[in-house]
Amino acid sequence: MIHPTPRLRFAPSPTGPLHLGGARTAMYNWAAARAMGGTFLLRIEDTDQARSTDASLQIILAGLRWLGIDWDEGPEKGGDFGPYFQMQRLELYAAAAQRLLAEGKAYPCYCTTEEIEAGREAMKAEKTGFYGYNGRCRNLTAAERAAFEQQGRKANIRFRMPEARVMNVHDLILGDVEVNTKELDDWVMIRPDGVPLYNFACVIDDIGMKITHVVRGNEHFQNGHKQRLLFEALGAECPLYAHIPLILNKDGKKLSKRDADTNMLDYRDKGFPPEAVFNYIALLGWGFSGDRDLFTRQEMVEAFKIENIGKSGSKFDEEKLRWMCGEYMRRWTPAQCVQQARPWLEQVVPAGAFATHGAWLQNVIACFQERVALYSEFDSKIGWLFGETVVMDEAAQKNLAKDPAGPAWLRGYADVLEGANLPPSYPRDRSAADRAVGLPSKKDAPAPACAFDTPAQIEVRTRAFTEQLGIKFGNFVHPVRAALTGTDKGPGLFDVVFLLGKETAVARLRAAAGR
RNA sequence: GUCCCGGUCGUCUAGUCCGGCCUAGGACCCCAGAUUUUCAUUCUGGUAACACGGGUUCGAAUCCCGUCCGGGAUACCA
Repeated sequence: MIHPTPRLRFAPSPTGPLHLGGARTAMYNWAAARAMGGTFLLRIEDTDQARSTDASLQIILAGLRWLGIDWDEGPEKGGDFGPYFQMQRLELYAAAAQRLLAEGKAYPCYCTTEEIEAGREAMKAEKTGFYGYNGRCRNLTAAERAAFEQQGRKANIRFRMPEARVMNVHDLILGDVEVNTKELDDWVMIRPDGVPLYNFACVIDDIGMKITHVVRGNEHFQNGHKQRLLFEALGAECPLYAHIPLILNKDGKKLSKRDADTNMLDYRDKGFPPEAVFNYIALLGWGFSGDRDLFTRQEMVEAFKIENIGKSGSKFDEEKLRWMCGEYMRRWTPAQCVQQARPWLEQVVPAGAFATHGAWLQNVIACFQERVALYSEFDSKIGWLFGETVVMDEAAQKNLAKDPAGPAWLRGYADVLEGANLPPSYPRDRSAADRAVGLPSKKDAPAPACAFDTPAQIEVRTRAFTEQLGIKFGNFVHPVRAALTGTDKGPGLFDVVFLLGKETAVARLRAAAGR
């Protein structure tokens, strides 16, 4: 090993957003670097000037940051092996090309696009099975070159591939594969304008940046062969390659940048917890262990081995992703949830409430953590806590009308609650109650010391009331929940009463009872 | 066309390298049940796979060959 420190890179081209496949490639490189105690760097392959944009670059960087993938060298970081943008490395490519030209390992090609295409068609017609560049300029004499130059033709620089050489390439994932160079044509290294093409710039940079391991999509497998030959021509040792299988869309096709919903930032904007997305993507082609699906970034790093990446493609399953989001959502503390969900919560929570009613909001959110998967789903479920009046949905209206005695129950219950020692209602200060009682209430939890009635105490009063009424609790609870929340879903009834507080609970019960 | 890679429940996968512990394990989804004041959570149970055909072997998901299917590459994109 000539390079003692493992160095891995993610080399996106800023021609579109960071999509799922790119994120996973970045993640595997990152994890491998971290696992081996090496360096992870970002190199921007911006040689496609027509399609590269700074906006795309920013989106890619934001996507990586959102997933928690950090880099040691590259944009915004610098490093000793820069520049990290290929368009700033043009002289490096030119120098390498000159050297190869001088050594006869590359040659200028004067063919026009049309001529190349015609050559390809001719090879197709021959039905040899192979078609590519026909090598017309491979052995031009000095005089012929001069003649082309005289005509004003600009030259591409092509790499002179060895003819019909069988080489054995080793891939960390695919194993040993035999390839014959006759299947590969003389490829273009540099365009007439001096801008290099992928295969060339990639190798020059991998050498310059001392890359030791390359983990990339399987679509680059054949490119790898061309690149190995270039390393050889340059007298450099090539990195270890690992070609990972593609992520497929629902139709089993390669996931492309043009597929909708593949921009990482879309997941952020839709309220997905990044930790869950990270975890899910990691699982697309790699297994933590036979019996565990959930793991942290740190745990992944500790367990990660390039060799354990799978060989077959995988389809993206949004349902499992959602499930995983829910798993993570339940693990956060309520405070973390409030903070993470805040951009969405602000749709329904009055701005000042975050400062004045922090403890209360945490209790509200805590009651819904097991009922949502995304941060964006809280706001549509907690609106009933704020409005002056309750908006009844269809199920609630039905529950309200179910029993003719309902209004009487509600009135009576309102009286019970009025006489109880409930916490005050928002927007009054109720922090003492919310700090003392952590919701949602759990069966076997020890009774908290609280100056107000706890959900458990509210339950005692409530059950006593239904007994007094001589009705089943199960019948009583539905209209009450409807009156209080306007729906037939939600947290336990006593948590609901506690959260609502005295004034609001009483008012709503009386309003629903028609006074 | 040619070259290359892949193929375990519907999906993600463990097992494959070093055949027997695999009457193939886990997870998502789905179904049933339990708990329960609703929803959700949780718990229990269930349906469901070694692509196919030949070998080799006492024994194959695991090794070999063929077939089929899927994917990738074949650019002056990356």
